[in-house]
Amino acid sequence: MKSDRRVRYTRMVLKNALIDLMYEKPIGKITVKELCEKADVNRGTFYSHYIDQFDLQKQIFDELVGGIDQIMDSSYFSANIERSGEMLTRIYGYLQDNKHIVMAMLGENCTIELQGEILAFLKGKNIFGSLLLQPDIMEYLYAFTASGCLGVVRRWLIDGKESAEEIARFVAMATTQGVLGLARKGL
Amino acid sequence: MKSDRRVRYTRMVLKNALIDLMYEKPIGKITVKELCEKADVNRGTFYSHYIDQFDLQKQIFDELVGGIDQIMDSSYFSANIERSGEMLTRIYGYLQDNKHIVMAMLGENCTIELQGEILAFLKGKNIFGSLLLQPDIMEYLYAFTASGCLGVVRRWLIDGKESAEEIARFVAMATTQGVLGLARKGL
DNA sequence: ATTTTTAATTGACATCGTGTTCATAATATT
DNA sequence: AATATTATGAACACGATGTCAATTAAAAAT
Repeated sequence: MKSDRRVRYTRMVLKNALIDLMYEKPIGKITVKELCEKADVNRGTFYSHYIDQFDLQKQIFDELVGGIDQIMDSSYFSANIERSGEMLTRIYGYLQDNKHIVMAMLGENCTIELQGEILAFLKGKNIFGSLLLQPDIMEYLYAFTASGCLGVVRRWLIDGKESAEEIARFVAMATTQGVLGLARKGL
Repeated sequence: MKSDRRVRYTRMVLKNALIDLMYEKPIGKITVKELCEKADVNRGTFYSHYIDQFDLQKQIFDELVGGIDQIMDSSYFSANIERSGEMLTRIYGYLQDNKHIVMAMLGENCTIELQGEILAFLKGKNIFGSLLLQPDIMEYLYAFTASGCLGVVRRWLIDGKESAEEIARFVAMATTQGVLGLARKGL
């Protein structure tokens, strides 16, 4: 049962308005009032959909993560790191397609909370499961890699000319071989 | 000319109060009112020292970065990555010593803005200057490494048993040799 | 096309945090 | 002890908040 057209419209304009505002200032400095004025939606209407700005932000974020989730579920994924290159490319492509939202979410004014969710998400996918590492080391590896990948995304989406595939290759190389691997390839 | 004892006291309790509150909620949800109540300082006094919560947060952060800056300046630092292990250890030790502040700053509720500052800081230090990489790749490398290192710090300070030296070794290995290097060592 | 149902708007409301000010009290400095 | 500086307490106007009931608008159902 799909929701009312009006509901979808209201939610859409509110989401767009928040994303735009997130480019200007941190979420905590955004008021519900200005958000509604920008979206041309009554303030009372906002409160019938969301608790506050943070609630709306979280919903936008969850949709984004949901998209990545779908890719990871649908894409063939072997325990072998080399073979997950295709999936990486698809993920980065997805992020590129949703550049406007991603930049708002990972931009200067965003919360690291979101980063924590992505980390948990990757751990849940067990992407390093095939490696025989100590549990502690595994923890740090996930932390290092998840944060590192997000750092690259952030930099890339600002003005990066590279294709999703190139970025995926860089990330794969940096993760598996490190700086020395990059230097070896003479990039 | 050192400042008045009262001034130092006021600033100290306000800083402590904010750090404590940052464990509970994002900076944007913290009000000046509750901050002052927690610190038992008059609200008017707060405004004679800081503009708002964000201003106070930034000052705490800047002090932290200042400490890292001192270490990087005082410590011998060669262009050779392997030789910077000692400096890395000292930095991680410093972060460990200031665990309470660092965790507040890098915790779930912190702003990525701070992460951006650390990235800029590392780039300014030109730590990968000796590597012959394309400028674009260099950008991504800094982004990847800075974010990755911070991710490790975040994970480590929660409940990590490792010493600063061990963490420094892990980061150095992950950065220079990647996952394969870690697996090779059988960690 | 008309009825029915659902959602959005309008205007109002008490409440709360904000940022500032001023007289007063407390505490450094000299 | 006298002076200068800082913190306090109380009050203020202002703006954002969250909620509400009556009304209008628009969708879905018949």
